[in-house]
Amino acid sequence: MRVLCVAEKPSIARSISQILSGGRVETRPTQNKFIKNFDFDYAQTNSAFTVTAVAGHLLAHDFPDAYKQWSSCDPFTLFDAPIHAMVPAGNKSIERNLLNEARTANTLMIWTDCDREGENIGWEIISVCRKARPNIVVKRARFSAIIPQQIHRAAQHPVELDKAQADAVEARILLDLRIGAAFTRMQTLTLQNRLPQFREKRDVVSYGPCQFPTLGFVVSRYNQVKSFTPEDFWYIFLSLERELDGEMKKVEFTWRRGHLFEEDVVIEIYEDISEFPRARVVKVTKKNVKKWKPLPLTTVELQKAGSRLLKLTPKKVLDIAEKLYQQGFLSYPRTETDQYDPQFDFANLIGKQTVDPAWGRFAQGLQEGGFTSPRKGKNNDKAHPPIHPTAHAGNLAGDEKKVYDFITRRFLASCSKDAEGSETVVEVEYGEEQFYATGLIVLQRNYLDVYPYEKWTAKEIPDFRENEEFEPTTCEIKQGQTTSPSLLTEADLVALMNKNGIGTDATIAQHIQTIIDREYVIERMDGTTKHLLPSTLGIGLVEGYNEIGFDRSLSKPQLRREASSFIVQVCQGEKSKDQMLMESIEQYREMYVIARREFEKVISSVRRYIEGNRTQNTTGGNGGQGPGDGRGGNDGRGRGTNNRNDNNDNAPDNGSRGRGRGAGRQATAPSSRRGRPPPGSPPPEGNDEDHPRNRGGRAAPHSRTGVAISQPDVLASRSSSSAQNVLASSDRLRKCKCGAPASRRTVTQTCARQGRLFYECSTNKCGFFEWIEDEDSRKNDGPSPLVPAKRAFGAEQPITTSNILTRQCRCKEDAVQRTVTKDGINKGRIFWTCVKGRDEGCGFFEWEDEPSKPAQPMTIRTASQNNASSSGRCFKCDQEGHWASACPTGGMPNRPKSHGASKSDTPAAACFKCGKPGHYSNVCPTAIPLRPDSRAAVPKKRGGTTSNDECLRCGQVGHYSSGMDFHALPQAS
DNA sequence: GCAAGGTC
Repeated sequence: MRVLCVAEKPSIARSISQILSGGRVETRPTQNKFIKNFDFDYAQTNSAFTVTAVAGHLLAHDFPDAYKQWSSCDPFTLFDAPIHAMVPAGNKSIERNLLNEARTANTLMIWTDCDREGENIGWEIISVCRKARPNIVVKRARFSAIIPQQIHRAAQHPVELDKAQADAVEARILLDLRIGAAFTRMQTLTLQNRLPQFREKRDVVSYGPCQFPTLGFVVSRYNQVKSFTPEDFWYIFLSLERELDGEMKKVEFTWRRGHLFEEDVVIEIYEDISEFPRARVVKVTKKNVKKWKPLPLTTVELQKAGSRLLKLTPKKVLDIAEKLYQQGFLSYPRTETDQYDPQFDFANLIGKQTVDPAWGRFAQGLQEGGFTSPRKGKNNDKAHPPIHPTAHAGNLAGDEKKVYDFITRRFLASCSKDAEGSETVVEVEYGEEQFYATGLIVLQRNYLDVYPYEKWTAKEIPDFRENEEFEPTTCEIKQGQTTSPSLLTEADLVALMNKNGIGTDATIAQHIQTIIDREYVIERMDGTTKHLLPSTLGIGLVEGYNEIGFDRSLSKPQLRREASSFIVQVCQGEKSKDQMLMESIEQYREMYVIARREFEKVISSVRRYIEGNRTQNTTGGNGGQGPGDGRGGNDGRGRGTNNRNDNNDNAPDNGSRGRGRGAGRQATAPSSRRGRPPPGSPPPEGNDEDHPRNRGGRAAPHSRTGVAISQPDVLASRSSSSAQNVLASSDRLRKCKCGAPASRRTVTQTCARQGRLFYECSTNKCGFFEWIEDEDSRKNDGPSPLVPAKRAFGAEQPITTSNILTRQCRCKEDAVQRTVTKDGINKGRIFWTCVKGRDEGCGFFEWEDEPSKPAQPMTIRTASQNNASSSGRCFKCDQEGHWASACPTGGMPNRPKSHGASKSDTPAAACFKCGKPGHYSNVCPTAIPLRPDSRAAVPKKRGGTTSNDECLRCGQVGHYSSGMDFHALPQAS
């Protein structure tokens, strides 16, 4: 019997021939220079084997000539035009070889990769071979690594090809072609027709169902960076010098509250604890801790690690892994699987690594009892195992060695044990405030010995006894500032695309390259890190389509996710290929009609960005200086500059940066508040009696001058927002109802108002509140330092607040954005909801990637109605009319708040703050109230700060607007 | 001149 085996690629044909023949193989050339035929007898099945290959897909799909010319038809007709499948010219030699070999074969055995595309390529091979021998018997060899055990098993136990998977891929091919061609031609031709820049350059302005969501991610992050406003915060820092092993060691204690955004509150707390001379050790805990070994390696993790640890681009890493796979050193490198099969042969593979000079001894250790089964991830593509070394490679160099080393070390690490350590936590009470310090001793490094990409640093801490008291060496207020998110890196984008199902392991890197090639996105080096930012064309397109307002946005991942889920349905036989195609084409056809009808919006958006750029360039825009030149102004509260190079500890002249609240007070910056300057600090200057260092003891409890402000050890924002740290002179005169200068603050919550500035009473007495509208729009004026020029059209284009779309809920408030975190088809999808939360709000709910609905009157909901929303959709079943908690399919019980709750959905689970069951952490009676209640936590003896004020966001009394928890929806973050 | 997915 003669068996013709056809692999997906020449390298696999060679490898399986070597394995099955035991090296006794004859090689014949074909007309294709890459493809060889390998002949040998396979005694195990008493057959004559010929092994050959194709090179990926054998067939190409295209429209007939009447539709190929762009001017020959309306692009709309491409939704219905015939599509031919043919062997393209470049593959004719491969086709001829298959026809020749099939004529004399009894059996055709398909050896393509075991995934959907492999099944489809298999059918392409069958369709060609049957032309030469219609009744040839067809079998499918199933394998997931090029190792003898698997290859022999596949050859001796072939299965049937999965037609449903091949059909699903066929549907995807046809759909992508129709959508891509129709939208690309329409938008390219229209833009060329209407805008001279496109007529001159004649570049294709392509649309693709993966390209546009990828671009959407870049634009979205860019807008987040652009609209970010840094916010100052303050915290109390405590330290103690104590002897450890004969040396003085500085123990730094962290404030349990973390940091607070209300400076006044921190000062009051600081002054309160100033009344106490000593701190007390409340508890000393020692426990064994583990640092978990890494999960088995997937393609996406490999690409991310390659970018972050090895400094190789995702595409480069994948190219190298592919080459090493073809050489037999690695398993298949394109896999989503992060769990091993229970029968996986670890011993054999570990044994192959014992010869390596770098990690051979570690591998031996695994053989001699150190082996522990790898952790089990949550993903399994059922086609391939996690990426692992299949042979030892001793002669690699350069980037290939870097990639091979990483994969092998990762594999050995995953077969080792978690690292083990002993952690000490010293909890301290100082006044009514709590602090803690931690120490760590690493007991067993285990996997860390072979995995240098992770660190676990020991931190020694001197002995402390419970109930002992000590006088802190330092107690001071330090200041920091929230930092902007970064623009996307390639690794970030890979992760986002993977999470949202855009592209495959093999194509994600290519899609990124495409939007760069199309000049929708520009790469920019920031030091050694490469960031991606949208071009003016990229932003113009995305925002233009957003203005059209589709049911499902073209630049969001939802559409592609749906397509993927349709493909899975076809694979599982739940839907036929034709049915899936019909439904999907109809959906896109409707979108096309809307896009064509309203394309004027895209044109004006693109024109606005591109020509706005040019205008700025020719009218002498300041070339990206940004609005932040006025650094060093005064905010009216005497805080002084915001220069983070200042450092009190090192600055002998402390007078330039103090708070200066008291009239004529010189600012102070001692590190100790009780006349106990830290070693090396300069002698006190001046004669200020209120200076705490000069009062020979403690600071006056109610004085606001004896406060040390250390400049931040938290880095500043990279964005151009320093202008908002500077007050215009008129701002200094703004007074609240009680006559005091008003404080200027910034909304920091992630909501539609994020970044907006407002005034409020600086003493929190009169409840004064006012938005700073003019300032808000002013800060967005002027050219941006971030928007790059596209195609030399000009310099940069400002982003205005009008570009950041917001929606209003039925209370006529700006709605807030949330993201679905629950697993399911909507995971990761963004929605708008009422700022007041589910229980108190109007029930407003809209998906971000769907158009805003006409305003509906707000209805007052009773408590019994609180689980339903007329416009919202349930997260669980996606039906309207009820929330997930009341879902008839099995909703979750209500939770008081979403944040900080334990993972369990029932209050029977332990609170994570106090460890007791019966309540969630956000209502924990024992835990220290964190930010939402920070003002209320201040002793009320001074009467200024209780939580009797109205919340800025919902108008209710009893909590502050800063408490996101009061407004959050369950299951979202 | 168009897509996404294979591979060379």
